[in-house]
This record gives sequence, C-alpha cells and structure tokens, in this order.
Amino acid sequence: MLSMKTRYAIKALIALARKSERTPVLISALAEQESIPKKFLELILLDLKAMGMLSSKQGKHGGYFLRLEPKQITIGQIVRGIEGPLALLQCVSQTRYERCSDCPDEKLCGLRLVFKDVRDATSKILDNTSLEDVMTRVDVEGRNTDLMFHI
Amino acid sequence: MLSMKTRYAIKALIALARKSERTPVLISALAEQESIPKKFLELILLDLKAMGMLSSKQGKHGGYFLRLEPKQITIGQIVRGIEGPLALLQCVSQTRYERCSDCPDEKLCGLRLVFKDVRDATSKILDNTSLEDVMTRVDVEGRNTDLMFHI
DNA sequence: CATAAAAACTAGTAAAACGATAGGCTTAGT
DNA sequence: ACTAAGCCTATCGTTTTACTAGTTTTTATG
Repeated sequence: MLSMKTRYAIKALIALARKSERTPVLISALAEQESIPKKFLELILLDLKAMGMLSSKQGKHGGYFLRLEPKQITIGQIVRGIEGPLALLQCVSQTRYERCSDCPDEKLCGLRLVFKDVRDATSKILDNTSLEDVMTRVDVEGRNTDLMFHI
Repeated sequence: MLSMKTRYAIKALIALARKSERTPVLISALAEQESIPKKFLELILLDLKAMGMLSSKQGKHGGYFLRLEPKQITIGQIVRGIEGPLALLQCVSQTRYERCSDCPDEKLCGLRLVFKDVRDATSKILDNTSLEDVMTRVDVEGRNTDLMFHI
C-alpha cells in the first residue's frame, strides 16, 4: 500500500498541474482543497521541491508552483522519490538494487524471477504516465460519464 | 517492498514444494536450510496452515508438508494471505476494497485510474504464477546457465 | 507408562515507520 | 517596521515489523 505521504504528494501535484497558470499557490489553500493536513503537506512540498518538481516563492504572495511541465513529471518519479523503489524486492529494484545477503545465486532465485516481472509491469505503467496523462484520462472519463448521463 | 514475513513464507513454500514426497519436514530443518529464524518461521507456517496451504503433524517425526499441489498455490494467494492486498490503494483492491473517505467521485480520481492499471498488471502476474511455475522457471533458468557454461 | 521430540500457543519486546503536530526562523512584499 | 508567507528542526503517539521466550500439548517409541 502507498503511504498517505505519497498519496498526498500525487494529489498535490495533480492539483497544481490542473491550474493553467504557474502562479504560486498557498500551502493552506492546497491543503484545504485536497483535504491534506497543512503542516504535513508543508513537509511533502518541501520534498517535492528538493526533487526538482516544484518551485516556491517565499514571503507575501508566495506559494508553490510546478517547476516542470505536467508531461515531464511521471507518477513513477513521484512514487520513487517519496515512497521508495517500485520493486517489491530490493534485489529487483532498478534504482536501489541491493543483493540479498543470503542468496546463493540470484539467477536461480524463484522469488526474484517472479517479482522482476512485477516490477517491470509496474514501472512500465508508472514511468510512462505523466501528470498530463493523468489529467487527460480523468477528463476523458468525465466526458464519458457525462455522456452516459445524457442518454 | 514485501515484508520479511512474506518473503520467508514464499521461500518456505517453494522449499516444501521442491521435495517430491509429501513427508513432514521439521521446522528447524526448514529454518536452517532457508536461513529463516526458527521461531519466526514457526508463526509463519502456522499462518500458512490456517490458510489451508500446509498441513502438519505433531509429536515425534512431525513437521510440515504441503496440503495442496504446487500448481494449486499461487504467489498471489500467498502475498494476499500474509502481506495483504496486492493493490497499492485500498480503493482499487479486489479483495479488500474500501472507499476513500474524502473522494468526491471515484470515477474521476486520477490516482485511482492509474493504480487500478498497476493492480491489474500485478495480479495478472501473481495470480497466474503457481509454485509449480516458479519451480519450472528456476529449472529452465538453471539449464540455460549450465548450457552457457559449457559453450 | 515414561520419555523425548516435535508442533501449538501465548506473550512480550526493541526498533523502525507512519502520520502527523509544534514552534521558532527566514524571506519578501507593502 | 509589519506581516504574510515558506523554511527548518524537533517531537510525539500509534502501529507495524521482526523477532524471541517460555510454556503447553501431542505423539511416536523404548
């Protein structure tokens, strides 16, 4: 399961991506809109800033805004940055590979073979889904339900 | 990341599946062979028994053995039983679905759309991979490396 | 029937992770 | 100078993780 922190991070980024202008958004505004505890969100945004996805402006009229285009930020990057590796086993992680201490031969580890497939499938999806993709998917879905409603 | 408990469970089941006869195996033997803390393994085997995958025999010459055929036990079942749902979000779980408290419209949740795909991909793999599949994959891999070695 | 070897059961525990919260510090418009 | 914002460090209660300890029950065997 994803942690709250990661979920909040993605929700916040999607919300920021949704606004057309790149003007600063108050933490408190974002917190309220997305029902995220304000102080917790503060830390999360700081992390996302350190990851290069957001910029911020201090002082009056300050706030947070996307530093990259929505199409440049993938869900995979967000999850990796906040939650950690996508892989379910350290020994199949692309970004944080670590050998199992007691594994005599990685090539012959059944667990590894299976969970390597899972990791590949997961990263194929998450690394190819950007904030923009998410937005358009939601919009399409919205139009469809709207259409259904009008039949 | 999978917990140690889940990893141990899968390793133990693979080890038990590997023996041709269904004779009882001592916890201590299994623990040593797979380098799993004995007392911890004890609890895990108890869980797997409760899940119907293992049987046990008490007293002298007792031990654990598979109750089902290796092809009847999938990695998905094991992970779900020990770790919990495969899904990364409660709201896309097949086995433990739960609505997000603050979600105005599930159909229009971007997170949900993306992580539903991830869950589908994951369960497609894990629910279609049995202990038998794992064993044969390892054997094939073994023969391949062996072949490479002899060139 | 006594013994010993095994699983079954009940508790407990240290360390880490999770999900926040508190409060002071710094920066920048007006 | 004032004030509204983000920045930074610390802390906290709870839950989960990964075990460990000790006792009880079952069962084959001498």
